[in-house]
Amino acid sequence: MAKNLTSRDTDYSRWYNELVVKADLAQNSGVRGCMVIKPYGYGIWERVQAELDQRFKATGHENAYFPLFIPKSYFSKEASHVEGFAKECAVVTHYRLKNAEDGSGVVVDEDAKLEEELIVRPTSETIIWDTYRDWIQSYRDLPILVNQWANVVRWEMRTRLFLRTAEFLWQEGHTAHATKTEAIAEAEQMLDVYADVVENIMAIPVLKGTKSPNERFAGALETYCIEALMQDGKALQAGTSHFLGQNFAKAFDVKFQTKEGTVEHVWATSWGVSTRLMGALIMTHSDDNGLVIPPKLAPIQVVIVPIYRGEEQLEEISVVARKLKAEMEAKGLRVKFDNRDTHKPGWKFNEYELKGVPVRLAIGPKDLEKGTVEVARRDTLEKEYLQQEGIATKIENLLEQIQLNMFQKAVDFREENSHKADTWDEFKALIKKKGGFVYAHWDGTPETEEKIKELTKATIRCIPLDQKYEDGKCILTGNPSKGRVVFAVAY
RNA sequence: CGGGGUAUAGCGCAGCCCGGUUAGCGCAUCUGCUUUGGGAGCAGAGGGUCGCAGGUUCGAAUCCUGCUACCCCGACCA
Repeated sequence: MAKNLTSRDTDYSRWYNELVVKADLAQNSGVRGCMVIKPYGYGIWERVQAELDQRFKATGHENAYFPLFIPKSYFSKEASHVEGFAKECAVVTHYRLKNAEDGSGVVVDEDAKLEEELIVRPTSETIIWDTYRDWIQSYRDLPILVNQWANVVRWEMRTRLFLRTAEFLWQEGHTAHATKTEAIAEAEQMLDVYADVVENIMAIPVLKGTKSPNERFAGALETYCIEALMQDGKALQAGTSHFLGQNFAKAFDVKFQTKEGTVEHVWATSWGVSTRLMGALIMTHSDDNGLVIPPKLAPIQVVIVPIYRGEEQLEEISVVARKLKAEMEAKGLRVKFDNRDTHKPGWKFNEYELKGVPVRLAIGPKDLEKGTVEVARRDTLEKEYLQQEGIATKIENLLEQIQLNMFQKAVDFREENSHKADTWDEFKALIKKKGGFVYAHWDGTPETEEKIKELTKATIRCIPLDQKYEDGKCILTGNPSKGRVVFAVAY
């Protein structure tokens, strides 16, 4: 059978994996660590893309595309950057195959060895900065505000659908500026763009903050991040924006002449979010019946299921269904009328619940008589009968309510699972028993952070941007601290 | 890369220990009839190089050797 999902209480991890597959979002492929994103899952990703892309454009960015392959030598130029990715790179060494002499199949032609190996991009800073050198001579060429939608490859040891795959889809913005101030403002602006989409479209509340040096992006001077809390008490990094200083400009010799005639290195940022957001979506909202998608994100916002006996009755119901569909579509709602005769209503109810469609309308013979329609909302699973008259406006309002309710529910969950710890014992107990975000004092040293990670698996998720000054003592060493940082066990 | 496991129909599994006709079961699929307000019922049907390569044997899914792939637990990580 296996028609029902494993419950979250039984095995959260298993629930997640089953949900991804059964809701038709993605599946494992024949390629190690790489997933197939199915049309329904890709449809949700496309909506995330559209919301982000629109905001990128609105803040003055343009899309471009850079190569998938990067010559190995490029990675030698920025030491700390290569150190961050060296252990997880796929390397292309040959360019030709041939038939094996013993007929056993296709083998690599050893004669076709590349002079210089190519790295499948784990991120594109190096190739982009090598290109920017050609684009930038004068202060008049700045700023450069470019984004690319692409796939990248990081050869992870252990993978999970959406959360960590060897190949994943993302966008990476790479900007070049004349001043440090401007670059920092850019990095902060893009963090706000991410927070806007994640909170207001995906209904996932996030903490904005900066990373501790240990968790900082390889090659960055400052890493800004948004951190979300999942239902199982673990944190998920939902997006990052980096202030890169002049590191890449220096490594790739990107200079410009200022108005005053001096020559200076440019200032850089990079920022990205990935298909990992799909994982955040699932683990923030979904329940034991399946996915729950916030209305602003849902590819299908309203599904209409007819309940009928015989073709004649289906025809009568279809007339009403099409009319209601047209009324809702006129208001810009995304509506599907599922008149397939191959599945029964009960089957469809379960199907759309599993797929997280926010609102379901059912129309049957009783509704024809009374001029009503059964309205079921996915977030609360509540059902009620409403008059068909003026349904479009009612549903439009309901969708807004669902959007707000889902966000509020997630905020409440996060608040319930955010705690302060003032002693080491308290800290250990919180991390171990409840998980969630733990606000605690830290002496600011990488060594202490490392030690805490060893002892509890918890890491500093971020130093909140709205951190309040508060004298305290480091949870582990007792050394002085002037504010609390956020700890959690992370995905 | 260390530890553990698995590989048999589209999916999930049994059979293997103790070799023996035609390799089974559930779900899914197809056909027919009855059904349709929460994953329908009955009857029938199709679907397999038992991961790959060797070996032992009269005979191998089953025993032996080698290989490959995948999964889980660690270390690593958006």
